[in-house]
Amino acid sequence: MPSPSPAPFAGSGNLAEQLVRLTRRMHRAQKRHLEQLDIAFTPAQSRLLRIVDHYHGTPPRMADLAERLEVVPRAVTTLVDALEANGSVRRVPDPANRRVVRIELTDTGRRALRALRSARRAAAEEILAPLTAEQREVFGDLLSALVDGPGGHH
Amino acid sequence: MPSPSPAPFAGSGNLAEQLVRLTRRMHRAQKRHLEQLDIAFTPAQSRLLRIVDHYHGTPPRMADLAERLEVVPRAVTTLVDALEANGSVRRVPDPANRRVVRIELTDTGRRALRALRSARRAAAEEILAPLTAEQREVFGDLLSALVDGPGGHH
DNA sequence: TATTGTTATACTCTATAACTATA
DNA sequence: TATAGTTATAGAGTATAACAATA
Repeated sequence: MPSPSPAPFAGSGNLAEQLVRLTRRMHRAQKRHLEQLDIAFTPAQSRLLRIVDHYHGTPPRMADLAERLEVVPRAVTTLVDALEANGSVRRVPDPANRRVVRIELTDTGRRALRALRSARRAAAEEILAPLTAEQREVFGDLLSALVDGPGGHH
Repeated sequence: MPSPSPAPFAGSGNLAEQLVRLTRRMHRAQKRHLEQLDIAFTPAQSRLLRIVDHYHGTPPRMADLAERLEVVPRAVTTLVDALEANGSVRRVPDPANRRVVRIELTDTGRRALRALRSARRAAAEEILAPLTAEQREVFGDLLSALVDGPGGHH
């Protein structure tokens, strides 16, 4: 057993705490930058919009979005309602299966995505400020390994 | 410029997304482990309890807890209400300044903390499973640098 | 009968604003 | 007047359960 384990607060005892704090700061920073651009999307709406944008092939179904967001289908309805109300996306019935609804980006949505991206980048820059370029790269790689790792695909 | 930067999704464009997903997974894992121990604390209640436990000197005031949690004072009232209702914590008026309320841990609260710690550790173990021991250490160090860095003390 | 998305409902977390009781 | 905590209210995010339409 080589583990010295010195600090009482060290190790993973903190993981949840640190993740919560970082996530909240990131959201606050994004909100601040979005306000400067005079647009208002909530973090969950931003995530959904981005997923729609990066989706390959035919536009995603509600169920696809639920899976990508890692939320229950009901949660997607609320988000799409709001995004459809402000004109960022469009619900398109699938002729091949009349139960499914596909979510398409509108031109308005595409414009919003550009603003969202710039706010996201500015916020990330703030959050990552304490790290050097090499540290950021390492951090990003580890984060990706965690997110895409076991448990990442349900 | 040696950076190949191949993937369109690489870099920090993802930071918020990854943090949100990791945080949610961590919370779900903690909830699962807590249920096995037949106790139910919400993530925010757990955080508060832990802060009270690790507080140095006299027990923290509500305002101290708000600062540590990085939330507005109003949010602390709700959390302390719930923790006081289940007997984990006690509101103690400060005789030196009758406006301030200090929050003390009860024996029940100390028992709960032990269960919370074990659930937290088990959850962290799950989340960090994709990483080697060395990677976990690096990740923890970078996370700490970010959380304790600029902006970390308001 | 199984699947897709919805309506109805509820809970957690947190914010802003106004108020109370101190100091 | 300034400070500490509260009551009142609201909105974001998400869950469970029951249901309608369709397959």
